[in-house]
Amino acid sequence: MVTIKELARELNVSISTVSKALNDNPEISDITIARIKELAVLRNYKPNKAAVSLKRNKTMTIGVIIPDILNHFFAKVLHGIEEASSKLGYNIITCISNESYEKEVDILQLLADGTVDGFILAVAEETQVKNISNHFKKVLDDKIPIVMFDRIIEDINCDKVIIDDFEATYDATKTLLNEGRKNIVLINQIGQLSVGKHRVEGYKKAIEDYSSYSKSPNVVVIDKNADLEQSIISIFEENTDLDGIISIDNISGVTAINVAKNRDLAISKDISIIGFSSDDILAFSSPKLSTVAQHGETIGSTAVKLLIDRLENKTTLKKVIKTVPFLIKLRETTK
Amino acid sequence: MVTIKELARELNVSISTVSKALNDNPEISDITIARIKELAVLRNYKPNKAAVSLKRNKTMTIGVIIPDILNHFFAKVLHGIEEASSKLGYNIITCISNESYEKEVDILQLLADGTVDGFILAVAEETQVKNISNHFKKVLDDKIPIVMFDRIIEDINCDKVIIDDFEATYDATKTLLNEGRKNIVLINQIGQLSVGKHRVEGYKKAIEDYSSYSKSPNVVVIDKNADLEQSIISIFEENTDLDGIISIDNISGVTAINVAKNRDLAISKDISIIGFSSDDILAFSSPKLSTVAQHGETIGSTAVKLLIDRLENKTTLKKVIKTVPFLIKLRETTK
DNA sequence: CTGTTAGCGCGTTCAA
DNA sequence: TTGAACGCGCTAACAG
Repeated sequence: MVTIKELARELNVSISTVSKALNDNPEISDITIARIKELAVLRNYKPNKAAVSLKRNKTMTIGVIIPDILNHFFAKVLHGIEEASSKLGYNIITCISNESYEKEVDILQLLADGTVDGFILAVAEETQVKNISNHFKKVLDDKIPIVMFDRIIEDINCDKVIIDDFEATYDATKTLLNEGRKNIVLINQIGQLSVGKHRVEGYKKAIEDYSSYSKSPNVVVIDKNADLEQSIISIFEENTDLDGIISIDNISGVTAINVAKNRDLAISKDISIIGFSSDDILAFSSPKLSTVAQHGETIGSTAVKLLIDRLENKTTLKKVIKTVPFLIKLRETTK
Repeated sequence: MVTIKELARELNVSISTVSKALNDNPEISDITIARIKELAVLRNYKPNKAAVSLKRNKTMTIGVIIPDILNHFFAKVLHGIEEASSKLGYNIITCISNESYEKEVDILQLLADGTVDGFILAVAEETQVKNISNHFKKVLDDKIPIVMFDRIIEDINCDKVIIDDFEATYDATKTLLNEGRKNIVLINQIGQLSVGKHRVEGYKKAIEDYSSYSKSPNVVVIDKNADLEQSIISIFEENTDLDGIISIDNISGVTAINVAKNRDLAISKDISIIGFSSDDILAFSSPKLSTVAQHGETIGSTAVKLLIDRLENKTTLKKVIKTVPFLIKLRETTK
């Protein structure tokens, strides 16, 4: 790696002249700027990042903590984060908490020493279940900003990006009610997570608000490790007049469609199913599942903009909660 | 962030004493070491990474370039890379080339200035199609090591991690031949990639080697943007006695199973299908597709070990090509 | 317009 | 056993 010093020596000018020239400082004459830049290109000079970081006390790097990269939704968000931050001149350091509280703490510790300027993260499941948040507070106390997305902790005072889960599920349920469905079950495989709770609330509220629906809300919680297909079959068996399903996780909606088909139910005529699945999974259901689109990439890029505004002091206001617009996609359900 | 200097002032010792104490330098008495370390813990002292990098000329950071994070295989490899490197004390900077040659060049340029100590990457599709490799050579000339995985360029002199695609497909084809299949088609949606070519070769060789098979190899190339399901239907229509399919990409095997089912063919009795799909996609085929397991995580962790060995001069030998063991999983195909 | 100097935080001689 | 001084590569205040 060629340094400023070598360029200076080779041109018989001082180190600072080179530095200024490369930064287009008006103090330096056009002619010397040209000479210096020419040589810099020739020698393929690149400013040393570590030195610049040390000097500026800024790393131009964002720490990203993803609970589970094998979850396609998170992969999409990561994609959005990567794209937006590279466009804005920032690098990202990606870490995976594997849904573990301990790993999350380790990562935060490790990166909060000047490795990154700020964090974008979704809270690990274990952390949400145990409801711990001190590690985040400690980081924020050190003036390192955090943007949380999707899985957030409400009483942490930082920027957040979410879709309005309550409203999304409210609207989805309303859609089924307006179709005249009489027995709508919500399938919940992610009850412990904040998003799961909001979605359940939205479902309940929609049913409460709809006076001509005669049943109580029916939330079926399926354990994460249970056999999903079997569990869903049980739901059909226990609810013989089932005609509507809201699936609030990534995959149970698709499974529900398959189960319904195997029971010779006509999707859309006999039963309506709406899920929160992402595109990759939708490819495997036919007819296509109706879904609440979650715009993973948009969530990611929104988080990046929020964080960089904070880092560059464009926002000194109070903390922001951005809700990314969602969309309920009703699929063609001809069979 | 508290610095060495502040610790020194607070204890009325010199900066270098603190530095030595924190690094357990035997020059310093046990008692002062204890005093200094105690305060360091109290003040939550963390050595500044930028300063250390500048001093040591090492960043303890690996640059990872993934062509497409939404591809589950790459997500798994990334998972393996992240896990292994964090265990070994390295951070990873993750970038996504989006299969673009230009983006790949940009990333390499950007990170090869001392931001990272080395690279782990899979070559972008565009780069493989156009068969360009100068950008990699330039990086290697700067003494920055690269480990390529899965999508490799043969004539680049660096460490590589691959599964033996030739042998994997050879064995898969052999499996179908040994079942007595008489008309085996290979479906190829990734013909331009190095892995695709190797897989096709393995298929051809297996058929050549099997004297009692009467047909020529039958490779059907499907365009990336074509309607996969329609294309596969055409294959069935054009090959009425089709009884074996090798799918060498991630998804066409599952689609093939669905098509076969829709045509009332009994999987395993009438037709055998083997694919290269990853777990997440397999969840959506029933009966389960037989697959060649690709061990994404193992590929990732192997790449990390190779790179770090190189970085820490544990390997000064010639370049290594590691083949990660593969496994052909034959699924229960009762219907 | 250009050069000298100092300092970011750290590790490492060399002297005391 | 400790400390002063230097330099990693860079920027910036100040002098010339």
